[in-house]
Amino acid sequence: MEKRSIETIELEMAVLVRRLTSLTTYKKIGNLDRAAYLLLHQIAFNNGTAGVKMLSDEFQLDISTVSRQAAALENKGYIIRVPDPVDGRAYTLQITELGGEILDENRQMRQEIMGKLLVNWSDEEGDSFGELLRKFNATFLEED
Amino acid sequence: MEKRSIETIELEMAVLVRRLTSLTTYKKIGNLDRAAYLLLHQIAFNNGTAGVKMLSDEFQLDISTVSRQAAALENKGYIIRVPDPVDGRAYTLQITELGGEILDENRQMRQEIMGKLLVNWSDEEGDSFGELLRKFNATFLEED
DNA sequence: AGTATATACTTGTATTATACAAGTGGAAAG
DNA sequence: CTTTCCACTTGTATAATACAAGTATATACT
Repeated sequence: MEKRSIETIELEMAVLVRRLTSLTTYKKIGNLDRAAYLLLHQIAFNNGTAGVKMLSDEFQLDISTVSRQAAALENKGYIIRVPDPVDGRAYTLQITELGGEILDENRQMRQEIMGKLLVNWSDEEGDSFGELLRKFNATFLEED
Repeated sequence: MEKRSIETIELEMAVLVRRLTSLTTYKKIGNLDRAAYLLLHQIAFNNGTAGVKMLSDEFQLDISTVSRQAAALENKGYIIRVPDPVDGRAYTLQITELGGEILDENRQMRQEIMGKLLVNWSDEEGDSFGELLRKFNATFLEED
């Protein structure tokens, strides 16, 4: 990789976080803020097999942070905590029907926003950008 | 742009913010946290022509937020506030020599981190990713 | 000219997402 | 059967943010 590319990526990443943060953090989209959205997505993705510990590992967040976020989701009725039958300390988090609806609704809203931003992009650019983002995110995981 | 690309980008963006936030927000790199780094960069970039208002517009942050961040930078001696000669309410923010050194030092550290993450990427991927990020960030600005 | 409104900035206060530390109760290992 | 480890919760502190109120200057409108 050329130095120039690294310079560009480094700077644009810093800018991007700023933009995305102001887009999604202090203005929650629908019923879910960014953290709750991601957590709910991941709980749905893992489909009842993930507990607080596993999710905090996946997101590289402190377990206490995820514990609180999960409690918030449970309060709203979007997930339930199911005691692990073999390990009395652990729970698995399962998305409820309501949680699934909320997640879909939110995902759709976010996709609409993204779609509007990308309205003038070509198919090739969009495809390429998506794949590179996916690869970049995957790269983080390898590092830890 | 195809629906599938939008779906991918939407999800990967959410994940990316999580990753970058945990990388840069609660663990400041060197002497500067992410907000301070970006602000200092932008002050250097605008080279003594930007005030708090202009910067808060550029970052889509509340003016009070930028005011505090600028005050923090000033306290550390990284910038100085120069009264605008024609408008008694306004200041322009100028980077000091020390500020410039700190910025360079920080930028280099960040580039090293980014370089390590991207170590296995090809020149083409890196180039393409950088350009797409730049384009994406530019897209945000058009929208406002 | 004088008053009303708008603007650039600062400061006060509240919220939110996070980390770290301490506590609880169960699991695993010696 | 005791010690250590682990999953999770709860207490507390911090940082970045927004919103609201305040100050001083600038601009616009009689």
